[in-house]
Amino acid sequence: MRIGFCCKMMSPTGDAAEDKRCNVTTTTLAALRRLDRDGARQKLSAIMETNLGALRRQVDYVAGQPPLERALRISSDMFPAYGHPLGEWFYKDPGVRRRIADELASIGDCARRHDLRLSLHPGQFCVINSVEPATLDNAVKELEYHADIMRWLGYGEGWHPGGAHINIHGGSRAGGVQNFRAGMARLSATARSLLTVENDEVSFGLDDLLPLAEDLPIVVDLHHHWIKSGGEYLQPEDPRLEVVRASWRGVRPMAHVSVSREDLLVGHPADSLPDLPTLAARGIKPRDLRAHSDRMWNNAVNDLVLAHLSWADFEVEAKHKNLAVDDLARHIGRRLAVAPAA
DNA sequence: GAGGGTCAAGTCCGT
DNA sequence: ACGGACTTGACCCTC
Repeated sequence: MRIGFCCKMMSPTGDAAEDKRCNVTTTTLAALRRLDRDGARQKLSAIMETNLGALRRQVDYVAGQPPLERALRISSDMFPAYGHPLGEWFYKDPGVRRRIADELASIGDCARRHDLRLSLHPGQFCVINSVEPATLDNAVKELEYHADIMRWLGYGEGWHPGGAHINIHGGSRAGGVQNFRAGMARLSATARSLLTVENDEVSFGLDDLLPLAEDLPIVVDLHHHWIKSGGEYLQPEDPRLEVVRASWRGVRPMAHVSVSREDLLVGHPADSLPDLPTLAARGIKPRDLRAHSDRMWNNAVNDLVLAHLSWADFEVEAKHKNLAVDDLARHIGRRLAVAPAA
């Protein structure tokens, strides 16, 4: 079993220079537009080098963690403007491609050597079931960008190799499950074999995704489900999770966890699960409860994750990233020390 | 260096 | 009709 953090690292001591070395940077299209060819090349090249270095540090860090903590979501910001006319030309340059290929191959080797589980998560603009043709085109392009990264890392062959995946949400309600399948059909075999779909809070809840279990693996987000369902905590024995497990076809499932912000729940006991109806009655808006906490401050939620670790790995969506993963890992360590697994 | 405006993209919700 | 939230808040310009 594994838990991991998403995209970004925080130094425990607040070392700003260290944070900079370990994290990707990006630019804006507006800034690129203001530059001439040479300026844009220099900028994108510098960002590429920074980001390759940052990814290597993150992978090295995770590789040095205990086996429990060997999962990592890679930032989609690795190569800004990759699929956009303002940046596309840069990444087509053979020298640039060679540089990326060399570096990512070596990083991927390190990940495999240390049994890391890697993932990517395109942003909310990637809508594979959009009813808008231009939006759909963008989504396909965006997913192929992510697939290129996985290929370079050495995860381009087979069904979610090493548990690697590219995770998106169900998309728009208007598009529905049918458009989702149609969108998938436009992807390369690599992108299709890496794709997973995650329940969200508004458009596609867990129940809405179940029909897709035959098509691709489902990533369950406990917090999204809690919000969408009006306060239900999924239990490991929930029959729907049997469908989810089967959707992974032999690969260990990935799930997501997060908790509502600690500053919204000041004084809430750390040992009991936040109760959504009670909080709502107190005037706290579900919309605000969606926001993620800094740390894994709630022991009851941590216990729930521990229970679900029987069948799934977890990505921790918390603002303090690796520090929140450390919280959860310590919690799990304490529990297992008291009651060792059979 | 700090502060404030800006930043590619889609969709849904609350007002 | 429009701003805000989602999310990975960070970049970029001006002072």
